[in-house]
Amino acid sequence: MRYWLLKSEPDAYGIEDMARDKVTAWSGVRNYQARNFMRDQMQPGDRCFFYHSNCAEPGIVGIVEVARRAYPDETQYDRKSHYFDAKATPENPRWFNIDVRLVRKLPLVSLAELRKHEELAHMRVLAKGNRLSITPVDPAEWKFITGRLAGARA
DNA sequence: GCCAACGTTGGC
DNA sequence: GCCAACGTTGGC
Repeated sequence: MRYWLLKSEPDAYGIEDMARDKVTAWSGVRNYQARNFMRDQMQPGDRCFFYHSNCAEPGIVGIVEVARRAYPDETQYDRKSHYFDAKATPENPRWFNIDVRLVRKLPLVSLAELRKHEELAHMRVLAKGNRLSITPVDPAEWKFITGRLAGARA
């Protein structure tokens, strides 16, 4: 079992949407590295931090788990979708998504907080210029954040 | 709104 | 295969 971090813009789909839906398709990912993580590595039961990006208070706001292994992303075939891809066909899908299920919401662990800790210095999501929306998280980093940071404030 | 960093595209 | 141009991401 592995650990990951999933970014989402709260204006598009935030932790409150996740809390309402309980399970959702993590569709619309249009980056090959992120796709490959989903398609080749992410397994049911893997745990992921739910991270709010591109917003006033970027940071970790919850935990979700992989509920279904990767399958072709339906939005790639939908001409009306923002995520439509003319080069994708059902015979030759280009994009894949997993499903995720809410485990729990967390009190915000902000980006600024994450950056304070030497133990997290090598987190992929903190690397300069990082834009990848799905990144692996080391077990030690996961343990540090869930044990020492999450829930540390009221 | 700014802008650095990145990924993709397409001409050559 | 190179690389400039372009569009996007995302913190600030």
